[in-house]
Amino acid sequence: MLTTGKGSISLYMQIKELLVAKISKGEWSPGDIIPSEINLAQELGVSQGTVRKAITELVENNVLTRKQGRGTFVSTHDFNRALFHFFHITDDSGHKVLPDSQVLHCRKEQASPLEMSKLQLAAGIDIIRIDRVRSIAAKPTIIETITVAAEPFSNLVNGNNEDLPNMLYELYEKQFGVTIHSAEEQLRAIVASKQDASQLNLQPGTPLLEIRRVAMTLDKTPVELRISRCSTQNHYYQNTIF
Amino acid sequence: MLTTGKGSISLYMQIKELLVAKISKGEWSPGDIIPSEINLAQELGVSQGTVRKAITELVENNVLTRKQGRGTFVSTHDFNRALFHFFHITDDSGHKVLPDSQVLHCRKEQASPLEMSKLQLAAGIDIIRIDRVRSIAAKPTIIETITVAAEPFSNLVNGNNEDLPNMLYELYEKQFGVTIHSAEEQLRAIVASKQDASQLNLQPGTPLLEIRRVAMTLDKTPVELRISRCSTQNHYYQNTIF
DNA sequence: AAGTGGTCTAGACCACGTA
DNA sequence: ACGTGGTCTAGACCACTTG
Repeated sequence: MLTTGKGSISLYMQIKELLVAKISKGEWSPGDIIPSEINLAQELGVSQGTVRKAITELVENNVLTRKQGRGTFVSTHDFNRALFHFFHITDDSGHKVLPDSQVLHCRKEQASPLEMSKLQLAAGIDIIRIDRVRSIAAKPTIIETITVAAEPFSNLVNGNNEDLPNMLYELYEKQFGVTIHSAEEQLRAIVASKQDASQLNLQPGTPLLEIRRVAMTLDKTPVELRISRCSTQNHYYQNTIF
Repeated sequence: MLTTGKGSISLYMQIKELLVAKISKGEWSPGDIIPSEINLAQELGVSQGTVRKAITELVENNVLTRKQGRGTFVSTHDFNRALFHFFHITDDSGHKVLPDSQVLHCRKEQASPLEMSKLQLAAGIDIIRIDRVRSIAAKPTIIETITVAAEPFSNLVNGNNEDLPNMLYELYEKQFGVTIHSAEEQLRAIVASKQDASQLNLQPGTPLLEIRRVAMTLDKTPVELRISRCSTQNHYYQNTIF
């Protein structure tokens, strides 16, 4: 199970990997409580402090969540995580508000070359593409094009577009068992197309902030490509550097 | 010195604050070695593990740097930190290269309302304003306007503009004893002015990515306002979310 | 009252860098 | 050889939550 001695990596690192594997394999799901530190230590034949160090690093990594007096849980993709970690647009006074969403289309289609590359899709794999407008304080501010592989997400196209929730990562987690853990964003300044401009009540040619985000699971599998075009007339993208 | 008992915060937190205070006051400077964990523990009358926990969190926060076998040091603002933490522009293939800089102006001037607000300056305080063009692979890509308070930075305007180094945060640290620890960035899409467009060899009206950065010391004092206008024809701003 | 995570101690041994 | 940080142990007590 765990290896010790010269040349092998440290025990707490092995325990980290073991815990991550249990989550990746689905043995433990978001929201589940995991065994107590003492129980894990006994099972693994190490001291509580060693288990504790492994868990501490996974908590810092947003993989696990500790609740004093209750236990340690697999992190869920809830409102707070969406707002504080995965949403960076604020209004001019610096306030963050999660926008509403209105879905324009949601269809199964062929993957574009960009989608194939960003989502590491084999040729011929279909995708689901969602277009939506997001409004902040009732003002249309962001146009989004969201792409996921048709498998396992094909149920997204069934039912009314109105049924699609505002926070998709929670849906991916609860309905499809896919948990978004990290993302890479690429930002550019672009020119509003006629279509985007009319959706956002802007003049065509107005500059927009384009965000290309690839969202990934814990084991770095790319799951979703999201291209957002944001009006930065009254909002900006906020990033903090340490 | 350290307080224990009900209602008081934990020992390791008090030690963290104590270590941060020593750095903020300048008692320890970037690059200095701090006392060993064992020595600190003896001085403070706590166990090594408690000191270790305090130091560990400061290392995660980029305040201290551990070097096995040598000791623990106050972090410096070196090349790696500039490139990996404070520079987010990459070329289209995702490679990060720190750009060259060519200074256009460096003058002492009156603060604009924006500068006064972002740098929390009292009325009547002068500032140093630097304009420079930054090139990546010999291609002008970024126009920057950099503002710092005239005190203690007035020496920046003496001497030839060519003397100003590419990496200003290292200069602030070594020459003025001011260490940048964190920054807040606000990104918008704007339209290139005639002047910016000509500097960047672009058509006027081309969209640019504007980055307004306020850089701060460890105790959150704002030090520098930097407004960068970036061509995103062949580059983008890269951000990773966890 | 029992169980959980949170803090703290004291000490062992290892890996690394310097002299 | 010595001092440093890095890992690991065993156990104590505290703070919090639940039954």
